[in-house]
Amino acid sequence: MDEIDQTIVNLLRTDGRTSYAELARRVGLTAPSVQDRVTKLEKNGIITGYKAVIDSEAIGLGITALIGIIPDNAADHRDICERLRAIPEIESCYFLAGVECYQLKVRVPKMGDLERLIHRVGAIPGVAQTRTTITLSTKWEDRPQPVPFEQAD
Amino acid sequence: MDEIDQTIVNLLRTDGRTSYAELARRVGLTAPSVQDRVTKLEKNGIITGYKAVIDSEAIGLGITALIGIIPDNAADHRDICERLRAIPEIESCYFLAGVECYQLKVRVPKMGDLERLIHRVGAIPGVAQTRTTITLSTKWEDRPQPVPFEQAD
DNA sequence: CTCGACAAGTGGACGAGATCGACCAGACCA
DNA sequence: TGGTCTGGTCGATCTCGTCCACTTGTCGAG
Repeated sequence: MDEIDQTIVNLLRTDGRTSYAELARRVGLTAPSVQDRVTKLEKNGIITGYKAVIDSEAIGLGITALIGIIPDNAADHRDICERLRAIPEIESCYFLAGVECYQLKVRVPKMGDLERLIHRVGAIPGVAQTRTTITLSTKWEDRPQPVPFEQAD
Repeated sequence: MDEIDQTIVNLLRTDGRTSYAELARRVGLTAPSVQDRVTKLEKNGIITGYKAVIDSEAIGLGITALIGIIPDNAADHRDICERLRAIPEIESCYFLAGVECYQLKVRVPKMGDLERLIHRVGAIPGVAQTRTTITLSTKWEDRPQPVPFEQAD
């Protein structure tokens, strides 16, 4: 993970479809060597995938909400996590240090869907209480911050 | 935005580097027509970009936290938003319906950086109070949920 | 010091993919 | 009926991806 790798990562983070040839021009190497580096970054788990970024509203997922989960004392976290994972509307799931030990980011088409989703989450064994906040607008999301510093491989 | 477009979007969402030729095979069209569709999806703002997914820990951003902001009555939201945007560590920023009217997702290398960041956010005019929660683990993040339904263009 | 092993790049060759223009078929409407 | 528009195919061409052989520099062992 040297400076060139960092540049490659930053470029691919900003535009995941940049060709190897273009990356090569940017970092001053040839395409095969860049490809070699990218392959290594993928194998080492630094680059874990590539995604098209979609406008949620444009595909009918107009409502974004954050759901906090307060567990009861008997909560089996493995089970909770598994059941949460089975719900496709939950796009992100964080395990937190606090009273609300999970926070979910969910997207649904309509308010009715959100209500059903909240009931579904609330019905999971070990979930004592949920707290839902609607997002009025997303100012920005998943903005890539540059690789901060030299990092061991 | 017909069924074929939905398939294309779902495929690119899962692997943003899928070639036009491969997409064409999957949806049963030729490469040029798929390319045409993708270009239109980009122009219509449905596909807004492509990103490599990076393991934050692997690049030295080992700490993820959620920061809620409670504003005071005189808060100028345009100004707050602008100042927040200038802070690179804030990867996502949601405007919420609730007492905490913003929630930030931030990533930093070390605890000291988080402390400095909290102070920086707390010092923004119009910010009455912040509430920070550390994430112990990210169960998953930005999992693409399939396009739900036929949607007008 | 020299040798061999290894990591990282280069250059060339070849097949696959991207891209462009020309052309075609069906839908819609005056 | 005929014109136009949309969305597709086909074929040509150029770029890109990918593989392989070769080179260079580094480092440790003998």
